[in-house]
Amino acid sequence: MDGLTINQAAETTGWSPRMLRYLDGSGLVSPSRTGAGYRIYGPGELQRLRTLRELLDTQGLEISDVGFAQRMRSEPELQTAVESWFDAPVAPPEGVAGTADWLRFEQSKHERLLQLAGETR
Amino acid sequence: MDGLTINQAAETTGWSPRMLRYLDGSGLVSPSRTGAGYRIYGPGELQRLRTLRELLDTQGLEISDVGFAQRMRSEPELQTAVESWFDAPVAPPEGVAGTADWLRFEQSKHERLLQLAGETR
DNA sequence: ACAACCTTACCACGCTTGTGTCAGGGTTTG
DNA sequence: CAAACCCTGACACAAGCGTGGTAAGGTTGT
Repeated sequence: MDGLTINQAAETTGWSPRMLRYLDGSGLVSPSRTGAGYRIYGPGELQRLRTLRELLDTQGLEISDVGFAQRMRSEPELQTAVESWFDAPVAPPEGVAGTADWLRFEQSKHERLLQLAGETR
Repeated sequence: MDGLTINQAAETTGWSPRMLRYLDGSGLVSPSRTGAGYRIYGPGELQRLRTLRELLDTQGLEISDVGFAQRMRSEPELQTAVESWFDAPVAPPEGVAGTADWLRFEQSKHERLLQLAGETR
């Protein structure tokens, strides 16, 4: 049973035990458990905890930001939905006549995209 | 001067004028301005506003999430910093002897990465 | 010139996030 | 077996977000 217990992990990473449980609950750093449910932090988790602190500080992020980034990587439909929003064209594409037509075009395109994303859930 | 004024844009998009100013301030949908400072919403902004509502609802996002996604696309060093955190290996790579050595290895690697990211700012 | 708009700057309020602490109860170890 | 740990769940509280409102003042159109 190599690995640190939660108070030991708190000691060496600088996080409080409370925050280690919070980070576990939010899915960012989830250590393995013993049969009795005790959290066991291995080298990988300890490293992620230390670098998480640096990531937040140097980039000015919130924990929830990293949680959202994790959602983006684990849910491809979320990623495509977000990217399709940013990549929506500002000028109408070829073959669409007036502004009103273009708006309808964009509207239906996004509805298709969003429906597609929703189906896989 | 084609484009809608803020109350007209609010009418057709379903956002309140208050929220349109908030979204402008948070950088998500920033319309152009007249000489006197009035916001003018063109077709592109109107489309982004309508699809933003759908994006938030269907994906269960917060406005700040989309703001963070925007930061990720506009700051490559932020993106690499976040990705390098997620991609940190859980097992030591070849050529590194024990756990202690590996921790030092990872530590210095991330310090290099973060410093690299900071330099470009 | 007057009504009907627009601007920024505030105050307020409910909800969420991040964080501490404490209680009640199970586990491990000297 | 008793001390020292661990667990979950709850209460608390500051700070921030999303949202509405309102006040003081500039712009526009008829």
